[in-house]
Amino acid sequence: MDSRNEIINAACQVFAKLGFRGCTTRRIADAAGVNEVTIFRQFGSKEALIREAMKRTHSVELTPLPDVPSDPERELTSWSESFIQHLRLRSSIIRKTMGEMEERPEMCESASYVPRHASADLCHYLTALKRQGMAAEKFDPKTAAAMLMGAIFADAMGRGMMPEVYPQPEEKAAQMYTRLLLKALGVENGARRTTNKQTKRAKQLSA
Amino acid sequence: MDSRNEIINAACQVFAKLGFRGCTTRRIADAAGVNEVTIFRQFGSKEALIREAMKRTHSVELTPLPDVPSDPERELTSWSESFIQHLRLRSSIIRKTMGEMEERPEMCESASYVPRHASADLCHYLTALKRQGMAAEKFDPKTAAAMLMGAIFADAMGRGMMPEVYPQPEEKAAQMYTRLLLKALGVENGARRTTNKQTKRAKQLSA
DNA sequence: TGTGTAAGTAAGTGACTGCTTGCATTTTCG
DNA sequence: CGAAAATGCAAGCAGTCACTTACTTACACA
Repeated sequence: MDSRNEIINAACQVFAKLGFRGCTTRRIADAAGVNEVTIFRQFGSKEALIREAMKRTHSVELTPLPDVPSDPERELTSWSESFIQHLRLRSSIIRKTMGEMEERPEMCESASYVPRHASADLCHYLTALKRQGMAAEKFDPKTAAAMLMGAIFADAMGRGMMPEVYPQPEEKAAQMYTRLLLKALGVENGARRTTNKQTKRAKQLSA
Repeated sequence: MDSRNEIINAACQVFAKLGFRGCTTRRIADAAGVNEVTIFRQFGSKEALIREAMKRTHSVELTPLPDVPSDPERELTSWSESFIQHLRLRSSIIRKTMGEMEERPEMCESASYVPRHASADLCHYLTALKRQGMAAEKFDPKTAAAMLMGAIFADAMGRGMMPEVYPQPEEKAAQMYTRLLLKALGVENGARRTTNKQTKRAKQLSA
């Protein structure tokens, strides 16, 4: 059963480089150090193999956001960082999968698992922020979530192609997007300015 | 010379559906209502045809932003709307092109023409906003530009796959992202609150 | 020692790929 | 009209694709 794993890993690598049409069973077999027939004996068809390989790469758990926000900047920044890291590690596969959306919608189904849940988690957190009075500005949680996730997604997908378009340094990007979003929501920087009106009101409400 | 145009248009359509590997010369010929040999007589090779087709689809001029901002919300919103519309019309082709980045970097070169210039224009505009004192908050123009463009890009690419993740209605999305960004920058909504401190200072500085 | 299972090897299937050739037909234009 | 250019048509080329078949080898366990 070791060859099965080797094959799946190889399939992921070759798919990330060449997409569905490009990852031929011969190339996968070579990359796995395995005979081509073994692939068909183990998985039946190329499609079944790729389906299994995609299931594996896309089933990941994200850093959770707390149900009750306490330090929004810290909590959101670390969430953003784990999200951008997740996307960067898989940027090749994600680009390929998105490119083959129309042709192979089932594959997209599994690929959209992570962003769907990330969006729901983030929306939930932002709504809690609002409810607790920690945000001075009115805002639509879904729009705010889409904005942060969109910025992170575009950075992870596009920086390799156009590095001059994205903020420097790369490792701080998630933090910078997060801070900008918090400003838009009117969320104070917890650590520093604690004498502010909104923050006082927030503390009253959350207490 | 009419067939040349038909072929290029057909190539764009087939490429948008199936990517480089999937858009065979036979399929393109069928879509163009033309004999396959005509393609080779006109363009020499499939690669040359696709190169020409990509050149055509990606050479577009964007709605310009004024050099001197006067009504940021109006100006930025209409820019965002034209940008998101541009991306939506080409979302299939863009997804395919991005998926084939590693394999065909020259194609990405031409595809990145529009976003590169959009980013430069937007940065320039945001810097002018700042210089004129129209923004109450400190911010990095490149981060802000990447955030707005990223949100718009992700919306244009992903809404078809996960509509529930993005704000409703679709036609207002660009406006909503733009407003959220302006809040982050501390840019007042010109039409309404004009009695505010920052706005007064902004007017003094810009005068 | 014998048996079952997973793997390798070699060959081949029909369908499709980009691209070419030779020749007949249509269109264009002086 | 008549020559030249552009197109269509039919066939074929060598290569690749996913997948199959028939047979051999290697190892596990009883």
